Amino acid sequence: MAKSGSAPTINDVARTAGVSKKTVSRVINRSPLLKEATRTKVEKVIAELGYIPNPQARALALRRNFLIGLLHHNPNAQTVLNFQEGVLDAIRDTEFALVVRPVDRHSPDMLADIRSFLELQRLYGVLILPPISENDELAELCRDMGCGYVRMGSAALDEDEHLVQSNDREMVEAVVDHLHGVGHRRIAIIQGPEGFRSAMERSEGFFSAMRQHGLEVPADVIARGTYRFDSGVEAANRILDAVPRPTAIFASNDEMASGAFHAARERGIEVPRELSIVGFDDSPIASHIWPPLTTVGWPIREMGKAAALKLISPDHEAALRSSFPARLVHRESVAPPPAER
Amino acid sequence: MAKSGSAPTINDVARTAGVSKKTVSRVINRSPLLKEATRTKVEKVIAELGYIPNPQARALALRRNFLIGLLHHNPNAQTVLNFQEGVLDAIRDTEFALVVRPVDRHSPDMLADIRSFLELQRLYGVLILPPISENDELAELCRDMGCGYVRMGSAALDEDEHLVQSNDREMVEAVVDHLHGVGHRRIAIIQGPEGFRSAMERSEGFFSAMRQHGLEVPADVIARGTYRFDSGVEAANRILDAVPRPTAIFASNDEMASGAFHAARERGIEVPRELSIVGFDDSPIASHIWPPLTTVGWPIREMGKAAALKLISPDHEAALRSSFPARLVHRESVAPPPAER
DNA sequence: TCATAAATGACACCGGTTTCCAAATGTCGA
DNA sequence: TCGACATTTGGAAACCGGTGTCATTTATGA
Repeated sequence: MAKSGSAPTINDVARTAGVSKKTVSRVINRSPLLKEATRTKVEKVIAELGYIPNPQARALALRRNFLIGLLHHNPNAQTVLNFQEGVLDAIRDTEFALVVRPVDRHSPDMLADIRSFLELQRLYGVLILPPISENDELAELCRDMGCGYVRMGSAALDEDEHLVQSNDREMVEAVVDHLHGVGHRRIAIIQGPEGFRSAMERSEGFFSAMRQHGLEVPADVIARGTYRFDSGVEAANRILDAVPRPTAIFASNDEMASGAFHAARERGIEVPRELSIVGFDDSPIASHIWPPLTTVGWPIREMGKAAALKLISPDHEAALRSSFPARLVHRESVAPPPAER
Repeated sequence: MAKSGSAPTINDVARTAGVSKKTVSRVINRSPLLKEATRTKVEKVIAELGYIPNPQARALALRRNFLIGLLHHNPNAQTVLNFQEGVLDAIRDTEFALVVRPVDRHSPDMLADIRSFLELQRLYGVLILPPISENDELAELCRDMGCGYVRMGSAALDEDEHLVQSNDREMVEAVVDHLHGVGHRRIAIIQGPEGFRSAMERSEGFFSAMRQHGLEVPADVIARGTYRFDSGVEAANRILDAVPRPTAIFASNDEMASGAFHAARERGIEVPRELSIVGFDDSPIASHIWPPLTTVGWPIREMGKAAALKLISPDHEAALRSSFPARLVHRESVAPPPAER
C-alpha cells in the first residue's frame, strides 16, 4: 500500500489494479494497444487513489520536461502578462507549467543563452513573443534541438502549426480608412523600428491604404520610432513641424501614440480637435491617457491559449486556429479635421 | 568519454577527474568532508566540461525540483514583470528556472489550487507578490509542505528570511511632507481597497503625517478605491465635490492617480495649477500621462533578485537584505496651491 | 489445431543521490 | 617506528518513479 501521507505511485496503482506498472504507464500514455476492460479498470483505480504521475520522473525517463517556456523581450508588460494568462488557461489542470525567460535581444549571446537554457531544462516547447519571434535562427535552433515551438507574429513567419498571428496589416488599413472616412487627408505615420517584421507590416498596411485612397505621404510626415514613449515624442515633433501640418497621426504602437499626445500638448495643439491620433495594441495606457486613445486591439489572451494548445495538444480543436483578428477600438482621440481656410 | 553532442554526465566528470561519481556528487552538493584539493580538482573539470547536473534527475532523486514559483494576482503588469526580471538576474547561470502562476485571489479554491500545484511540481520554493503575499494561510501552507517561500510585502508580515519589504509608510509620510512644504493644507486621499495591508499602511502613513502637521482630514476628502483606474475616477469625483475643494490628492497607486487626473480634466480643473496629484508605484503610466506624475518608486527588480536569492542561497550577502527603501520621484503633477482669496 | 495478432509483463534504464561499508591516507602519541 | 584513530575517498547496490525494449502470454481467425 501507499504509505499514507505520501502521494500514490505507479506501483501502488499497479498493485491495487492487479496489473503491471507498465500497463498503468500505457493507460497514462493512451497507448492504443490496450483492452478496453483493462483501461477502464486501471482508470478507476487511478481515480480512486487520486494518482497523478510524477512529472519529474517522467521528465527523466522521457528526457523531456513538462515545462513550456516563454521567451520574450518585454515589448509591453501588459501584453506579456495577458499572454501568460492565456497560456495558463490552456495548461491549468494539466501537468504542464509555464517557465518564463526574458532575454536580451540585443545581446550577441542571445542564441547561445537560449540554447543552454533549452539544453538544461529540456523544455517541452517554447512560445516566442515578438519581436524575437521574428528571429528565424531561433526557430531553427528549436527545430535542431527537438524542442517544440510556437511563434507569435504578425506575418506568415512559419507554418500554421508553429504560428499564432494577427492581421496587423489589414487593421492598419482599417485605421486609415476610418481616418479618411472622417475627413482626414494629410495623415502622418510614426513607424516602428527598422528590422521588425511587425513594424514593417504596419507600415506597409499604412502606405498601401493611403495609395488606395489616392493620398500622398510626403517624406516629412514619415518618422520612425523605437516603440518607446520618448521616441514617439521625438517623431511627433518632427512630424508636427511639417508644413502644411498633418491633421492625423497613426503611431505603430500605443506608447509612441502616447508620446505623440505629449508632443502635441507641449505645442498647445489640442487632441482631437486639431489633431487626431491613433495607436496600436490597445495597451492599458490607451484608456488611461487623455483623451482616451483610439487604437487597434488584439485578443492576446486567446492567442496565448491557442499557442500553448498548439504545443501540448496539437489536435485540440482550438489549437488548429492560427489567425486571430484584431479590432478597431474607437475612443476619443479621433475627430474630423479642423476646417481648412 | 561523453559522446559529442550530448551533455556531459556526472560519470564523464568522474572519469575525467579520476574520482568516483560519488565524490563528484559530494562536490556538487557541497559536502563538508572533502579535501580542498579534491574539491578544486573536480571543480576545474566541471568547469572545463561545462557540466551542469541534470535538474530532472536531481529533482527525482531529491524529491524537490529546481523550480521557483511566482504566485501573483497581477496588481500591476509592470511590477510583476520587473520582479520577474529581478528573479532572473538571480537565477541566471544556475540550474533554477522560474515558473509563473497567476492565481485568482477571489476564488474560494485558491489555496487548494496552489496546494495541488505545489504537490505536483514539488517546487523548490515560491515567491509571493502582494496582495496575496498578505495571506497568512498561504504562508502556512508553504511551511506545511516544506516548500520555501519569500513574501514581498510592505509590512512586517514574517521573519526576515521570508520577507522582502519596502518602506511604504515612511514614503507616504514623505509625500505629505512634500505637499505640506509646497504649501498645501487641504490634502485628500484615495485609499486602496480594504483588507490589504499595503493599502492600510499607506493610509496610516498619510493620516499620521497629517496629524503631525496638525492638519485636519475631513471625511469628504477621504475616498476608497480598488487600485484600478475607474475607481480612481470615481473616488476623485467624490473628493472634488468637497467644499472647500482640496488642493492636493494623494492616490495610493498610480492607476488611481491617473483616474484622478481624468476626473479633474473632465471638470476642467487644471493639474497641477489648480490641483496637485501624487501617486504611488512609479509604474510606466506615471511618466506617460500628462503632466507626468510625481510618485513614489521602489526598486522592484532588486527586490525580485533579493527574494530569489533568499530562496536559493540564503547565505549570499545580498540575500540578507530585507528592506528596500523607496524614493520620491519628482515630476510635474505637484505645484503650490492656488492663492486663496 | 496452429499460425498470427493483440495484450501484458519482466527488466534494464534515464542520471542523479543515498546507504553502508571498506579501503586508503594522514595524524599523532607512545 | 609503530599502532590507533580520524579523515577522505571509493565501490556496489538500491532507489527516486516513471518509460523503452523485447519476450511472453492470451485471444482470434482460418
